[in-house]
Amino acid sequence: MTSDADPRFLRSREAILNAARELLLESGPTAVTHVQVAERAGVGRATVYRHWPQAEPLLVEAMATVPMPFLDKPTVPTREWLRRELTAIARQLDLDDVRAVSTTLANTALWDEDMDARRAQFAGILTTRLAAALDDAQARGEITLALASQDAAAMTIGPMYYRSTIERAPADPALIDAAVNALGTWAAG
Amino acid sequence: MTSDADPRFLRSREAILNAARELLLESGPTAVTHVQVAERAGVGRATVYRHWPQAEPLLVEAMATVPMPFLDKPTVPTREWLRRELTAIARQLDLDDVRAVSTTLANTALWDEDMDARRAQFAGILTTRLAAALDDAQARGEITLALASQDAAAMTIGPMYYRSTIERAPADPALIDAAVNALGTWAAG
DNA sequence: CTGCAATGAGTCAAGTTGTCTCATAGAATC
DNA sequence: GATTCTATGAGACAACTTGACTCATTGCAG
Repeated sequence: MTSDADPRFLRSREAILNAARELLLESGPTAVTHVQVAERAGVGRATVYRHWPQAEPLLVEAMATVPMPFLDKPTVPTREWLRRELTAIARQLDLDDVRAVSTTLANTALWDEDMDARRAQFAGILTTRLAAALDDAQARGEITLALASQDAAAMTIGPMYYRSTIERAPADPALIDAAVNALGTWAAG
Repeated sequence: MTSDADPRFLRSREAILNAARELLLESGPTAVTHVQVAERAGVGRATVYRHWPQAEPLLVEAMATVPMPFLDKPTVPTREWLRRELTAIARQLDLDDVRAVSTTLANTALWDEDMDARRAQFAGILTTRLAAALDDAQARGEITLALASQDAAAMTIGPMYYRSTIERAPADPALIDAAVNALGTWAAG
């Protein structure tokens, strides 16, 4: 039997990951230590060390358990789809755990290679998905883009992210509409 | 003589703040400990404890020594002023220390009251300055705003901030133009 | 030159970290 | 149900860190 199929192993693993996620959410990334995780998870300290000898990869994995906002498969009309998706992202960013993970990712990625890889992957998915959806929309005549489609993610998600993490307020529908309209000229629907 | 005018006191204080800032920039907020700061500053460990009994207020003050991007006094035409200011902000955000301070502020503010106060102050200045400048511009007939002037900071600085901290790439002039144009309809200049 | 206050070096107890050992008990195999 | 394997919790342990304190030294102002 490989150890990673042992129910005891999996139970410990889940308890540890949950505890780490809760600690991150409640007290920040510095609270994710072997001792605190062990206490919260109701698991021996040695068990945490056995599963994750380093605290940092544990933090990385715990962060990965938080469902982050991504762009759903595009539908037509693209304008409505984008409005819906941005509204969903704004609502997600209003959740404490998503905000904690986002800002921790942006911050720790500056000094940690693993975190930076996660950041790059996350950013890349959003940028390419949105760019592809907008290129298609333009090919379909739905919009005349006012900027490179690769800039669309920054132009639309940027305001939601700034509103949530720097201004710490919810994004209003007017801000979302403004972001959607900033991408170019939408054909009259 | 009050202690805070003693040259020895001021020298130590400066050396400590510089060391803390360097450590933050090079290795992140967790590196700002009494021991590491003392070593880097070339002062005794006890001296650091005397100046800052807690490491966290030291981090806060060290971050305050990094010149953050703010909006300069508005000039006319407002559109050109804004383009210039956003270009300056984008360039600033490309500097490692500004990025480190920004993301550390956004992250630690989630769990630390002092940091949150700094974040709120910083965000408030940008939001109100830009809103005032745009309200004036609209009164002058330079622009017809497409959103509440309080949303302008998120709409313009947001994309630069996202580009710098999440996508980790420089902001191109096209993105800046798109952000400026997103605010409303500018009168033909 | 004198008095004062900040400093560096050092000591210390308490707490933390990472490693290891071993008896126990949960899980699969026969 | 008995047997075997292996993850686990508890605890011991040395190395290190933390925060507080002491004291001789040294830079500074009058």
